[in-house]
Amino acid sequence: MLSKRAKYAIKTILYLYEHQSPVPISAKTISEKERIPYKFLENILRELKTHQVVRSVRGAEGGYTLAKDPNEITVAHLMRIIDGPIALIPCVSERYYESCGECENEETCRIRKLFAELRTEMLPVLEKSIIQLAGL
Amino acid sequence: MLSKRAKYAIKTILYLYEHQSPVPISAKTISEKERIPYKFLENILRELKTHQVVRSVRGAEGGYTLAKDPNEITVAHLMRIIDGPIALIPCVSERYYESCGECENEETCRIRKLFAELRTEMLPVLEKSIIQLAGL
DNA sequence: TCATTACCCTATAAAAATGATAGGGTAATT
DNA sequence: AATTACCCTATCATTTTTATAGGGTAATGA
Repeated sequence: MLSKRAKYAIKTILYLYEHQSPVPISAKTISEKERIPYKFLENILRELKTHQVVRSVRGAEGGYTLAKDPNEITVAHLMRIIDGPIALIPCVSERYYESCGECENEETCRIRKLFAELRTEMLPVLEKSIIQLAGL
Repeated sequence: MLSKRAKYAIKTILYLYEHQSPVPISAKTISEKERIPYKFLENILRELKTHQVVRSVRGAEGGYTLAKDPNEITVAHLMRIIDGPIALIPCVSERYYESCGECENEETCRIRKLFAELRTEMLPVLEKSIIQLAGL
């Protein structure tokens, strides 16, 4: 399941993309418009900033803007930052690999093969950029 | 993420499929061979029995057998029984639909569209039967 | 400068989900 | 009748999820 955090992150980035302007957008505005608990959102925004998805400007009239070309911000990227692996079992994750510690031979594990295939099918869908998402 | 319960269920069904015989297989045997905590397995087997995936025979020499044609037992089926929806957000689930209670219009929600598409891509992979899984 | 607005950071906590464990009851076979 | 195995309910420890609280820091505009 997609966590609420990740969903909020996607909504936030979508909001920033669709309200681009020279003036940054405040967390308060996003919180109200997207109905995301303010303090929770702050936390998500910090994580997005750490991963250089957004940029922040302090002070009155401060707020957030996208930190990179929206073509380069994908849903998969956001999910990985917030929730971790896309794959449904850790032993087929590229970036968050962990052994499941159960099967004797990972190379021949059939459950692993199935979920590797699943991941392969999932990725192209989730690698849509925020622009593509906005266009749906 | 796939729960351990669901993974155990898949392993159990795979084991039953690959050790088919007139004699049923005991929970104890499955527990030992697949290294699944016995009482946890009992619980999973009960759920599988309720959903008529396995059949049980009581008494000494009792145990479990598949309750239906292995062609008809799919991984998706097992996941739905044990974990619930395949979809990553409940509002695009066919069998476990729930409103997310957030978006104003489900028909136009773009996050929903994306995850509906994701589900569409995931299903064919997960609808492989236990026979196909065994053949991987 | 000072009040305001907004970002930054740490800690805490309620609620739900996950992964079991315990203990005894019931049924069927040898 | 003893054994073996399935059936059922309750409990529980851990982790994850979803926040909330409270205060600190920085920058803008009047």
